[in-house]
Amino acid sequence: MDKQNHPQDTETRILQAAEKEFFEKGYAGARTASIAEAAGVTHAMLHYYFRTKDKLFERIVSEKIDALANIVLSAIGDGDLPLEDRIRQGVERHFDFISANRDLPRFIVNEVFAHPERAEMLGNVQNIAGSLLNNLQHEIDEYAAKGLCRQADARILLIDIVSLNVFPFIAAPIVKAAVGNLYESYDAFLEMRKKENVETILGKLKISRL
Amino acid sequence: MDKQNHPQDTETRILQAAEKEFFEKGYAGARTASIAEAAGVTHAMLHYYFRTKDKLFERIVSEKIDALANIVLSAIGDGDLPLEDRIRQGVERHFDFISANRDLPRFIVNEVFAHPERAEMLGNVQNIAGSLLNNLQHEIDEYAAKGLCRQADARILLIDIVSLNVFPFIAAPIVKAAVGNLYESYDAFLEMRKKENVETILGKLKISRL
DNA sequence: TGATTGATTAACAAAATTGTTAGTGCGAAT
DNA sequence: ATTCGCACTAACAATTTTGTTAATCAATCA
Repeated sequence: MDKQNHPQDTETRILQAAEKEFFEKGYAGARTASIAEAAGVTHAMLHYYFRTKDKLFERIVSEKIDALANIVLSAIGDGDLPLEDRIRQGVERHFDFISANRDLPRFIVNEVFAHPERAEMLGNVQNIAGSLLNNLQHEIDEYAAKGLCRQADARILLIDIVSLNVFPFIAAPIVKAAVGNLYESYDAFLEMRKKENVETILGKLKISRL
Repeated sequence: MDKQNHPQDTETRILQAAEKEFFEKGYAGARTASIAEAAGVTHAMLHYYFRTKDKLFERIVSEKIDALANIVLSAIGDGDLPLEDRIRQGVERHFDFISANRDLPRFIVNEVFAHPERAEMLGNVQNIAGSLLNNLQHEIDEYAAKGLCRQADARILLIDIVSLNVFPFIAAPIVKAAVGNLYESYDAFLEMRKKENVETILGKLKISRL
């Protein structure tokens, strides 16, 4: 019908194309021309809406950092489940979030390496994580006092969780090549991995019993 | 003394500068001019010795893939130690290797993402890893049959090891910001981490006992 | 209607980056 | 000593990539 005047449309199309391009190729590898082409607009439009490649990039970055704060919040989990269930739920939610944003970890890691000052932008995220850790630590302490689980440092546990969950995504092509045909699909492998990681974490907490 | 004729010298200086630049910024982010400057030569020399940025890059890549094959070999570990010790040794060697090549994991991950066909270049590495896994699996099977350890899939164990060991390096600036002042230095944290990872892996294998 | 506004385009300009070339100087071999 | 080859430089050329501008087009509104 109308040949133009889809302002919202083109802007979001550019944003979507840009997210894809930046995620896949990083800031340096991304080309504004490719982004424009993928969005189906002339590359002048990209400058019209976002002025520079840099500003467009910043826009994507801040959006994604917000998204990150959410998963951390959601990992706090439902009110007063028993410890084991909350951990199970937290690990699975974290895994699922990454699974739904597979390029995000690599992107964050690379961009924080490229601009270490951006580690501070994650400060907000880390504050949330901090109170989450406090809660968790208290709970572990209680359980341990009652002899219901092993004593453990919640921060270490968190690093274990993130390490285990992030790796199959951040190193996807390599792991894919390595596991090869052992699973009917990479997603099947990931499903296995999610369960395995939950068990690994719970295993670290479990009291050895007869 | 002599103003020129340091052919070996300049070539290796370019290689060293290139490795650093490529590792830090990736292929796309690296600038041949920066490499030349860091090496203390005119950027024409870079083309003189390596013709193109691409060829220089390939050179670095293949060198590093060789280095990688070695660590995998060395992870096979000393002949006939008991299972626990071999695993301990394998995990620690892997950790130490990454520690001595801190940018390597990020580099490999990024470049394999950028050129998935390069996953095949790792085929060699994976063959070696394959036979290592076979050995390990047999040993685990024997131990498990005797009730000396839990039954486990060696491949899963390997993924656990790599996940846990790689993360504190690939996400260094983030983890650094997160652990903050809890450790006197990041290296102290890493030392703790190495031990913890060994225990985590051994813990997965351990028979729960009274 | 006709003036205004915002979206859009094509062509262009500027900057950055890679790659080349012609020539210089030094040392070694004949 | 002259020639030859190699390392090297400086200037330049080519290409790629980002950013700009002037003109167009369609819708809206006065």
